[in-house]
Amino acid sequence: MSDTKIRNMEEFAALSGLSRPTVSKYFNDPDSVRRSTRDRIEAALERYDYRPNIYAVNQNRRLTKNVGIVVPFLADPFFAEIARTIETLCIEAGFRPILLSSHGGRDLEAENLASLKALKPAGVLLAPLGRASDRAEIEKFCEDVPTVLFDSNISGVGEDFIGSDNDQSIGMIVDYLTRTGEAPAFFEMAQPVNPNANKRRAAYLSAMERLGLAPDLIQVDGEGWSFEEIGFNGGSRLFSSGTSARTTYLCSNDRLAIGLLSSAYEHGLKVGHADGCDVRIAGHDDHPFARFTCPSLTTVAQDYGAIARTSVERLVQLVETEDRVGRREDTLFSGKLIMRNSA
Amino acid sequence: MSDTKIRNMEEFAALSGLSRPTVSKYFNDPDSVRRSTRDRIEAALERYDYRPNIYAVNQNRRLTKNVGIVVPFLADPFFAEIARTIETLCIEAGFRPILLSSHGGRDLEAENLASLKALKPAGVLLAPLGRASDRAEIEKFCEDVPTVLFDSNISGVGEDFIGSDNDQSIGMIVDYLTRTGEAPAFFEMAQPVNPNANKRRAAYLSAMERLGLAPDLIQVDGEGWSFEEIGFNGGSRLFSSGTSARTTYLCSNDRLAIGLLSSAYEHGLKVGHADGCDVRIAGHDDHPFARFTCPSLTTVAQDYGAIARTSVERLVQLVETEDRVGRREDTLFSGKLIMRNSA
DNA sequence: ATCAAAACTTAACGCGCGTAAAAAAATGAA
DNA sequence: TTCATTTTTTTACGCGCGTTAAGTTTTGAT
Repeated sequence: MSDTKIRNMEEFAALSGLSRPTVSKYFNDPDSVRRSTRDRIEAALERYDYRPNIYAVNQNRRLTKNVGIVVPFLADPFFAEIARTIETLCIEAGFRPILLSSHGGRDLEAENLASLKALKPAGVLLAPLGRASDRAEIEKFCEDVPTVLFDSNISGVGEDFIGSDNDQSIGMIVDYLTRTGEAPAFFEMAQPVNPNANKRRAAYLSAMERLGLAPDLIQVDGEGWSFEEIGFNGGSRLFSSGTSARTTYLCSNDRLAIGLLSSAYEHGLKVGHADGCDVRIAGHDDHPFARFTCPSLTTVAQDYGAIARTSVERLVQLVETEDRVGRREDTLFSGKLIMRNSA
Repeated sequence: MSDTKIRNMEEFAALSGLSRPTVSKYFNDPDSVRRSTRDRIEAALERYDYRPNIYAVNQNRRLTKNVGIVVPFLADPFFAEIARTIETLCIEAGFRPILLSSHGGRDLEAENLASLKALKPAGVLLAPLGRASDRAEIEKFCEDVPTVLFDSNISGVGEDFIGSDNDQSIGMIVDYLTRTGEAPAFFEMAQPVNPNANKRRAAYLSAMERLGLAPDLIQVDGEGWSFEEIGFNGGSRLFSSGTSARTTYLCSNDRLAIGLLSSAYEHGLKVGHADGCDVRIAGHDDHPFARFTCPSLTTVAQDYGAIARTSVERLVQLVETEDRVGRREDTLFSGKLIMRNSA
């Protein structure tokens, strides 16, 4: 590697013994030049480290190779994991992912979209905040930028939605819990931030109705994204009031379940499906750490991989065909029951 | 908000009734124009939604307002949390943070640095992979871009390093454990990915020596960043062999401890400092979920806030003074003992 | 009203690259 | 070797903005 500093494509082209337009052509599509030419350029690339100035490159392009990925809360391992998968898939598809987290805040979500727009991305994968989102703002954004929503749906917004089939997954785990013991109470936040929570509550209610059982909603207070803490506090109030006759809790998500487990532990309740246990606790999502709770958490696995893959596929399709008239389509993946020890 | 589409600064300037250079001046520093001028521009900004084309803006600048943040593994809640804090601080300092994760991979770390360089960032905050890092690559990068290392040190690389004082924190928790029960064995990965792990082992050894106790290293197998799983598997081997006379485990980090806790639970061992408990388990880091393990995890809290704040401060200082001759300085923050129920 | 300082306008160049058109060169099949 | 085809070169413009220099207007203290 020579340490000659190269200022621009002109210089690099000269060092490769080619003209600038040819080199420019190469960078836009390496296969668009003759094999021998390509080899010469790539040989030069090994000797001198040169990259086209992205700012100059993107200045004229109507669209770039950037793809925005916006998640509501990156410190949530669920989103960290799915973002990681999506990032990798985007790179494989030849795009440059730009990962942004809204950190649970409405303003930051809007700001993220605004700064993304300034980057002229080819498309955006957006997991919106949900209830806290500025719907009008997002709607306007989606008019300008091809956007695929994932995880959390906002009806009518974006080109497509990819997520989990909460009806199926909640129905399934309610069935499982009911067949193996007492019917579950549904443990959730009173004012959930995420539309999935509402879907799951509805799914719980209809599952219970289908089974001819009386639903039992436990709605705990709490704001924000500290779900473990909210679950813990809710559990504490629940368990210390003493007189709860319930034995089975289905939590709206794993993080609440982790908090509830922790609270049960502190109250000396033995959690599990085995004989001699006091309560059963189940979650939803198959959070990365759900395997390692005490006891390990029975839950429903969302199909991270399929959601990520399909979201990226849809977006790539959208970008490549530039066809934005297609009807909006919801794709929902089924969850898988993960039977562990907590229920 | 009018919906006239504005193509460039020329148009926007015309609509504001000003000349382009004045408007340009405003965007570089709103205070550099007369108050009345500023008001006119800001009034126009409210009516027409215009942002200078970032690509054109950055094309000529030698440096941009971008700041890179590179973490080794974003799906680790520790890094997610610290990245979140740093991001916010960067925005407050007037920079545009660009968050990248190396996803545990050497090649991706190098690629992240390379694409950052192409963005001509004002500076970079880098938490390197550690053992897996390509030292030469990082060194070269740091020559070109002002870089502050955090969390994980590579001696001599970067302008500064900000992290935790492992000697202090490990010394403290060894003291605590020794005073309240049996001296701890040190539970770690045989080939840790992170240089902190080596520092912590050394700190453990010297603490034990200081106390006149025989050290006891438990080094479990495992590759990669699935620490919970590695801790779990290591624990399983440990506990099922049956004959361990140890009662106290100090884990190299909380994620290993979470795995070990889980394994202890499955082996029917009661964990805690109370009477009747079989083993004590302590961690290090105060992982966001350490409060919610069963039992809650006794650990050492790293000063996330101070590390994030100081890292950003240093970088801003570096960027603003453009003074890159200063001697490299290590800043280490003390940990705080968090006494919970596991030890 | 006067006048120097401050702020603005006008005009123009440059940044690094995409891209288009016309001319020149290389290629490969007959 | 010939000639049509493909590829490359040459030349030149444009993108949106930073920036500079010279000229003009505004400002606010006197």
